[in-house]
Amino acid sequence: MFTKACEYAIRACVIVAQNSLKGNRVSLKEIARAIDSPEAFTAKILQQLVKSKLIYSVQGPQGGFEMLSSNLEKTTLEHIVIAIDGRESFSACVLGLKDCSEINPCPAHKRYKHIKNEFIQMLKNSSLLEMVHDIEEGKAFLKISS
Amino acid sequence: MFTKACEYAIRACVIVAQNSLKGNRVSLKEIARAIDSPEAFTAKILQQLVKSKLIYSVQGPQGGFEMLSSNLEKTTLEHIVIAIDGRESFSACVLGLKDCSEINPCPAHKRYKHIKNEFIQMLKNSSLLEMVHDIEEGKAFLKISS
DNA sequence: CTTTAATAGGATAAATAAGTCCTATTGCTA
DNA sequence: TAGCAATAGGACTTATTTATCCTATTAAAG
Repeated sequence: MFTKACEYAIRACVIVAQNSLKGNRVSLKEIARAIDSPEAFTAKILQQLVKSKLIYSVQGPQGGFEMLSSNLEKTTLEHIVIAIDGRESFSACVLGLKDCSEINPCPAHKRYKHIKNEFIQMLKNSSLLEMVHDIEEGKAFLKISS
Repeated sequence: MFTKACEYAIRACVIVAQNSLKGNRVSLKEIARAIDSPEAFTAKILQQLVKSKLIYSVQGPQGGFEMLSSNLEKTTLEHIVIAIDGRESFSACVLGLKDCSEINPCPAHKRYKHIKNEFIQMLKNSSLLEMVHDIEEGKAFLKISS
């Protein structure tokens, strides 16, 4: 589905969002610990997210990552996935055919079409704000609940 | 979604199924040409499909691959995907969390759940027979329609 | 029974994804 | 303004996936 990098990216964004909502900036170290990911690799992914302007970074002591609270609602899974895996990752033909389309459908096309559409809608509709709310309310978790 | 190997596997199965329905055995060369895949790599994948008993092979001159016509309806995308990519490939957490579950859901869980279920149902319900029929009726294609 | 056309399978290579390491840069703080 | 705590970024390593090559095995057909 998603690459490992993208999974980490989504999880990292949730942590940054959650902290930004509380007015806190989070460091790479804190993020990596919170989402249980390798620090150096996570650093690369955060760089990409910064370049894509989904989050921003502050260097130096007391630095770290944050996002504007006003962006929590606008930023969705779709934005993150496009930034890391690219748009093709979820719009491509399920059988890998270059020229699969409505006119030239692959044998799985008609069966997969509505699922792909729902998936894309899910990505568009899942904002960081909602996901953070779910975590705050104990309805979702990024690690073992404890 | 699927690995390249799995995409080739599905496409290869469709070709084998289509020919078996007509009482023809198909060679590796024919399959690779029909699905536009690298021959040697496709050979490996066909070996896996044979080991999984989704198709069977005959060595020697006039040899090749085929399946029992009676299996066309039973054999679904699910069987092929499990044989090549494994069951986890479509049952795992979308955010890559080891312990994501109903009780300990990830922030995307509830949004993704019904899509995953539909996807799994689609895999279960898509038989080779139906896909071959679609091709025979000109409703689906594995290559550019021409 | 030899030749030959096919698949089986092991070893290897190439490409990509995942992950690490080290140095540069930035900017706060004493 | 020196020191330090943080991110930025380039170079590298490792793991996995994708792909190729070569030899063995099988079985039909002359």
